[in-house]
Amino acid sequence: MVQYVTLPLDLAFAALSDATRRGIIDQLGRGDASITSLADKFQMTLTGMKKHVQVLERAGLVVTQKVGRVRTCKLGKRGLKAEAEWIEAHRKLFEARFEALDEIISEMKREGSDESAS
Amino acid sequence: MVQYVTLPLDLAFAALSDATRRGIIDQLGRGDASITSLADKFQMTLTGMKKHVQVLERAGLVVTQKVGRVRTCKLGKRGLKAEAEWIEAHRKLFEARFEALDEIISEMKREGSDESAS
DNA sequence: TACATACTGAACCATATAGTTCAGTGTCTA
DNA sequence: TAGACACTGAACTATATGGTTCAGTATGTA
Repeated sequence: MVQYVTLPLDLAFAALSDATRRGIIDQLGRGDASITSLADKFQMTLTGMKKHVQVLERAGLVVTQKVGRVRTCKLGKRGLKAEAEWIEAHRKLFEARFEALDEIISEMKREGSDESAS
Repeated sequence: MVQYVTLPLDLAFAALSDATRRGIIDQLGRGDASITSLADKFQMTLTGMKKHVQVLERAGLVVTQKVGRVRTCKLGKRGLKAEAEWIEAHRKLFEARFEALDEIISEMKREGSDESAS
């Protein structure tokens, strides 16, 4: 039995799993932006954009600050360090597995045998 | 207007957003495994585990092969390259933003001003 | 003061996730 | 051949996501 409970990674990866949100990060990398300007750029209602920003904020990837009537969004200081580390560590696992040559053999065997992928 | 449509990244990040699934990848890094053995290790029904494996499979992170009555799961050849690249590229964006010193200033200003994070 | 702007919140919708149970089907093995 | 084993699929539950509309509230501006 193994127990995995890594909430911060959950939130960050979930935030990154949406193309619009990845686009928002992209955009904020080119400069801070208001909710309205983001909503325009991604052709979405204000409310819809606000939700995306909230998801990014919960994940710590974006921070926002309201001045007057404008809420400005910027990239969070948290960054993507933890995610990069997880990915890099596991990328090694993947590669290690493929250096085992039985992999290549079973790969060849798999061509034209069964496969009943639901 | 910006259009982002990156399905493979969507699927992979979504697959990685669940701690159990990250655990499965972890586990498969230590050796191939059947659905049953994974279900045991993560204290979950067979059906539940099958669903997780399907999510990983759709994302290309895991491949499975049924031999006799046993379906064996292993890490997919696809790996985490695309995800690593996205993360690394954007990590730079985050860091670049923080080298701008107005960042530090506004960071200081933010302490004890508004904040109405819904 | 009146109007426009920028956001906020509630409510709703369709679909997906994460999990379950239960009832199979197909494959070993004694 | 009879059981047991490993998976599969359908159905159901509760909750989350990604989006909308509509009705506010607060702020800036003419």
